[in-house]
Amino acid sequence: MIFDDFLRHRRGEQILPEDRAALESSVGEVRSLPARMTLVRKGEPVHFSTYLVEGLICRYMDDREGLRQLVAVHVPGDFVDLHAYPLKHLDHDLATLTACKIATVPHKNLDILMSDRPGLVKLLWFSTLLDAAMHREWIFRLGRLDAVARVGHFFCEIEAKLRAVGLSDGVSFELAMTQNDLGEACGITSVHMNRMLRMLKEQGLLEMRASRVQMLDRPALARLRARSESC
Amino acid sequence: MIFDDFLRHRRGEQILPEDRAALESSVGEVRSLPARMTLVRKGEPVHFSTYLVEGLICRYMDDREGLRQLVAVHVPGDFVDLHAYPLKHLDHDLATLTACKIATVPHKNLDILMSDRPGLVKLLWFSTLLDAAMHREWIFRLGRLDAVARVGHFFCEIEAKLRAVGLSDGVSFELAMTQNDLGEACGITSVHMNRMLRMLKEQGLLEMRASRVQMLDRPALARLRARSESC
DNA sequence: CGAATCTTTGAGTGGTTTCAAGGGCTGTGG
DNA sequence: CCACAGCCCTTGAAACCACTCAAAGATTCG
Repeated sequence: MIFDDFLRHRRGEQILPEDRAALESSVGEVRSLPARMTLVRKGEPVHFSTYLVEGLICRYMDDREGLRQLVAVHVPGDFVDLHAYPLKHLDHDLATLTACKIATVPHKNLDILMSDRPGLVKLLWFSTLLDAAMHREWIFRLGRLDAVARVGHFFCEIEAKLRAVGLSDGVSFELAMTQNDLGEACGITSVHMNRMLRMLKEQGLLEMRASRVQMLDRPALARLRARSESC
Repeated sequence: MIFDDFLRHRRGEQILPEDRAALESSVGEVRSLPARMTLVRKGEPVHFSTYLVEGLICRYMDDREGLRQLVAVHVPGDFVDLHAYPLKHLDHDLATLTACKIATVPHKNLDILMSDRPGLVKLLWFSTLLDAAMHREWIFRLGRLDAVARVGHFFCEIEAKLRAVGLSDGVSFELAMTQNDLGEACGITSVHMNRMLRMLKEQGLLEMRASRVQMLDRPALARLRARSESC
């Protein structure tokens, strides 16, 4: 089923079978998308929300020179732009990083869910709050960590998300992001990202070769968080 | 009434009188708090949410050396930690910046609202999505802007929030934050914040003296956003 | 096999931090 | 009323981290 992975990382929040069935039946269409395709542009009115089944999707904002800052990376099982439902439009852009399979859910179907299944509403709300919590981690990362630590922190986060839906064994996983993408997520240039990856490899913490990431020393990666800019 | 300023910055979302009355009646207690007091610590179970009536409240995370990164600054009219309601606990700390007047709303009262007033649920959800949108602005600010631009961007944002609830006339407003606080919000040191404020003053864009901010050239402040690190 | 994209590396520059010290303001107690 | 403590603001000098610019090597894809 399409929504099998939805909120799978939050076992505390069990989804009732009826609610899940309601979700399934609210799907408009299932589509395959190519890599690096813009789904929604900032400010456009949106009439459906996107659930990610396969692949990677990112949300980003850019300055007037067109330089991107990623604000989120989504993995399968994420309801990507549920935000657009109450807000009616997005304050940022949405694009695929890799080839993706998505399910679109028309907002009018969500309206029906809202009135019919109050329990599900809380779950959907909950799901957007997890996104917000993730945003806060990104703020912390960009505001308080130096480049190496940002990279370590980012990989820890993405690995945890992938593991929750069975796409990581805890050590090694696929991540089809370029060093430029990673830089746009961590607020550093692709050149510097390259140097940070080399540093992590030399220290035996993490290795990335051709879309395959190996977390060789997870505890050490997490510890980078303590070594902030100011120390 | 306590909730007069709730969502006042979003005229599109009118609150029904009955809904507002229901909100008012769900208030547990109204309290005055001193400046620089921690309200909720990360991870603690929370059984009520806080609505800010007067003063400034910040949310922050810190690294192991105790260095703070603010992730949000709240002004009167903000439902500060509605997040804690579906999530049951917070992933960050909550503290007053100035002396505050708050209204606490027990979660059991929110449970009643949830079942009785479905329209209100969407409004509360909406309110947390505005916070998330603000988080994204912060990510952008920290990831893509240099120090001057971050400061300009921050003041533009806080001014807009204050203006929405009548606490700014569009040019001048009270903001009882120290240069250290501002630095913790913008991801720079207090020393550098001092230099940036001097620079803004010398260029006639903004002046801050003893908690009073004067935005002398708002368009120019907003334009700083275009001059990213890479240019 | 060639073109495009991504990765890698070096050298030089610049923005921010750190360290350090002095000045100003406010509140408190003698 | 003055002295003092504490906190915040201010400024300078030096070190360092990350950026820019540039060019060459590797990989992917048509």
